[in-house]
Amino acid sequence: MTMTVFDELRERGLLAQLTDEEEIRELINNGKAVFYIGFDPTADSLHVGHFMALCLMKRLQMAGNKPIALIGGGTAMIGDPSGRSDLRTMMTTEMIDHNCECFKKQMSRFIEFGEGRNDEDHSKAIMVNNADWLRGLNYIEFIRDIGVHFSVNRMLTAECYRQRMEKGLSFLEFNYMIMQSYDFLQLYEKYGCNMQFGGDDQWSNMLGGTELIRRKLGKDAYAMTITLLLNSEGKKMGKTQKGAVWLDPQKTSPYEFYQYWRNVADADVIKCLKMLTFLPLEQIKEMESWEGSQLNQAKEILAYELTQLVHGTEEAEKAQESARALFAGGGNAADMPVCELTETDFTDGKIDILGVLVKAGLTASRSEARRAVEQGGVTVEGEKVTDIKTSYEPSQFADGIVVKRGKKSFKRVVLA
RNA sequence: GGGUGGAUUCCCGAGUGGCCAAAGGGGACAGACUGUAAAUCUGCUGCAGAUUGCUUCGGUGGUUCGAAUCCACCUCCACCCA
Repeated sequence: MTMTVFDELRERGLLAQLTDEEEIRELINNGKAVFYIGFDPTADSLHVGHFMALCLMKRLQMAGNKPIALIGGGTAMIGDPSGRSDLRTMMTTEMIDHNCECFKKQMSRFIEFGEGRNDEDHSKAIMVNNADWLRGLNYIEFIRDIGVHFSVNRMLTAECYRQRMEKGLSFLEFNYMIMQSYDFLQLYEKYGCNMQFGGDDQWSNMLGGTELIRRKLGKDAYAMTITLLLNSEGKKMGKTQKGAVWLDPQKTSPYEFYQYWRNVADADVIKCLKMLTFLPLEQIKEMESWEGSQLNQAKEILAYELTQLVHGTEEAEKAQESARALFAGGGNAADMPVCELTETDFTDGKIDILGVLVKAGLTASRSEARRAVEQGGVTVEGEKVTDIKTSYEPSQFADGIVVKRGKKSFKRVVLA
């Protein structure tokens, strides 16, 4: 007997909190749910966190449920205080609208969207933007109509606001919950949307919606949160020093993306496989028994699977090839990230090693490059560079040379 | 509106006239050990033409031979009172 969607979600450890387990199980297992997930366009690309939500949409869509992707062109004007210790920087309308467009494009690659008519195939997804109903709101009307249903006392007890009681919370942000609740109400009325999913940090905002629907319409709606993807140290995954791991190949190259997953800690591999990939659970269960260095294989699988999902098979192959070429030896170097030098990069027909490192983006400054060399972290064509004055002539780059900084960063440098 | 305390480098946080590119911790990076993991140890962490020079301590102006430190005004934040 095959597993139901609900059981699969549970097995994968995706479920966090539910308003009514029985009812939700019933609805989604039978394809009766019309559910929405909100995405606030706070950047011009989706990231790993969004990816999890998109996967959830896909899983539920495959089970016959109708997904609504809500782009928060309106809510982004306010900024969700949940899980943040400080005020977000306010974004201009232009930025938000630009981001909305970027989101739309990226989402279409993962989910199949229809036209949004009520008569079409039930499971076709629709995409809406809450800017359409939020930006034109009339303040007085809105607070009379919707605001009455919210108790400030009660809102203040919500976890997301409590955390902010010490650091400070502006009235602007305080309204976020009401906006999100209003979204749910709108979607309920427009599309019969009876369920909302989101990250676990959204729980209080989501409850606000179900309560609003009950008070306003006397109807039941449900909410369910998915577990936030945390690593074994309790930090959100999908973040690096440089920022988020983006789905946009311009912002995070497929190779970097691959490497991020290739490098996850032992303790996190299985969890990631379960939560992020579509690999059958049986297969993942098998990997659970792997130990020690064998887990390395699991990481390779994880990295490959995810890169394939996000960037396609071709890019995944390439990333894997380059990684193997670099770390295990063998393989070819053709797909390595490349940096092109032009004549202007040479002075007196030479460029020194520090210049190469900076030019290739392997270090941020010449000072940093200097340190890297001094500490023995720089390798050119497999040879350790020890002298910071080492320099190169254009002809040496004719066939391209591989410059490595540390164990994991490298570039093939060629002459343009 | 009144009062008090704040704003320091990626983050937390010391520094209250020269000894300050600024303690300490965290993180990041590099090295050793490994399995592209974790833990541990070491180094390193503003920029550069590099035993020296330049830019930095919320903003602007001022005092001084010399200011992160003192003064004035401004911006932002927290707390208390209304």
